[in-house]
Amino acid sequence: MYVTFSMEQQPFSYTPFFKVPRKILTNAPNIRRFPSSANLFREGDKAEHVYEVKSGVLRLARVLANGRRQVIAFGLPGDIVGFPNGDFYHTDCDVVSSAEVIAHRLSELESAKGDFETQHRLMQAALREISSMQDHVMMLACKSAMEKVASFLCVLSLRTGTPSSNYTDFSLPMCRADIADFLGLTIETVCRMFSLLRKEGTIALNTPQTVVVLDMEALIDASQSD
Amino acid sequence: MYVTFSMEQQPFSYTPFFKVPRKILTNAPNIRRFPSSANLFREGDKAEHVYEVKSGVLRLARVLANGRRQVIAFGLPGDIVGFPNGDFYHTDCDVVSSAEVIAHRLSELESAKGDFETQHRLMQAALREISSMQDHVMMLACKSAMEKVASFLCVLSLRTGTPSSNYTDFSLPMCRADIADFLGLTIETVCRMFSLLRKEGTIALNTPQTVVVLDMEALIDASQSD
DNA sequence: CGCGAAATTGAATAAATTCAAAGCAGGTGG
DNA sequence: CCACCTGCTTTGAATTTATTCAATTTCGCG
Repeated sequence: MYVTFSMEQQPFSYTPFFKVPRKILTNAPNIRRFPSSANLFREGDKAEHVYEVKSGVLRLARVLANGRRQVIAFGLPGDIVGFPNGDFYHTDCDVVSSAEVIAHRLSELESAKGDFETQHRLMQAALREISSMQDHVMMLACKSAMEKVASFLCVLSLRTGTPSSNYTDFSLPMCRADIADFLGLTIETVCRMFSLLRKEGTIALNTPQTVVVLDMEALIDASQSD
Repeated sequence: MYVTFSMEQQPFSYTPFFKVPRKILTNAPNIRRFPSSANLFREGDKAEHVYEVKSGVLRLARVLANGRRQVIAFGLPGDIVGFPNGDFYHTDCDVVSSAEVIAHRLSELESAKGDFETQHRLMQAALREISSMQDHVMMLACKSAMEKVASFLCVLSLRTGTPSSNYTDFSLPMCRADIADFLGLTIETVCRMFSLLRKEGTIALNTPQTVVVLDMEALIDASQSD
């Protein structure tokens, strides 16, 4: 599924800050289960696998020495995480909401020289990842706090929401701090934007982790021009 | 050459927002020359080539409908630009300072199925690009205006500067607007940071496009904690 | 019910932007 | 050769935006 991140913008859609679900490998799956808060790998670990998310949500993050943290991406079902830099991972990867992943050994991928199909799929996944990171850059640098939060809700809604006739609802498995660190904002600012959207009747929160999109059009508008 | 983007941070260095010079292809080069302001491709164009920068400077940018522009990266010698998303480029690519590039046909790369070495190098380049984009995300979201500008100067100095005994000087081929759009700042803010660094004696500007780093240590400090 | 963690709200502050104006350099034509 | 124009850069003052600090509320859970 493709989502127009800034809908009015281009004659063609492009992937937003989440990657496009697609399988990269067809061979024997090595499915692993991780509970909430589990760690898949840390920055600096030797990269052994790339992971394909089947269910649940992962969080890719990096921490600077001064304590500031940046959430690079959330890994939703269909996403591939764990692209190495050289031989090492360059982010931490933790479980936000208990997840099933398929672990693909990098050594196998590298040695699968006869398997052009696999090579090609992995390359396509890497290219999507580049695109996804560029979209994230666009958002961080070009959007206001409200636009960031609205964009975030838009994408989550489209990727994980269950649409009903008049509304779409979905859960926010990550805490406000994770959202803030993903969007380059503070917790308080994220909260304020949620509150504004609620007051405008664009969304409702059943619990702090359960969003109901009451007016998708308004949400899309808010994601583009405040 | 590896550069520690936030030097104190990790037990290992990682690539900053510029990619690491390395050759991806050994076969027959198709060298092209482009003058300043020339356009290599635009967002939405069908992707035909990836380009390896041999000399000069390229600018990768994307424009939102509201006119806001984001410079995604500068392509310096050694960098590879033009990674497609699907069949299309997802940024504009223009020449900042007249450049020589090697154009590699994507179709050749894809069909070069026997050439594992080439496949592998292209994948490594894509992985470095992912890493580079993540570094850019870190900078945009976690750094202050001064830290951004100082980081930018640090990297340019290390990648393109000519070191003397007491100082390093280098040229800034891109205009202030390009720097501002790269760092997610305004032109005025970039100028002010330059002025501050000058007043502190950290740098000097012979012309607005010629930087002399007088105190590299101070510049590194400024890139990390203001 | 009550505790601790997370989320929300409010007021003061800090940071960067916006708007406005002035300086500077390169190029053109008188 | 100089004056002038244009585009880029720099500086200043006012404004806006998001942050920080502080207090309060709500939620999840035993």
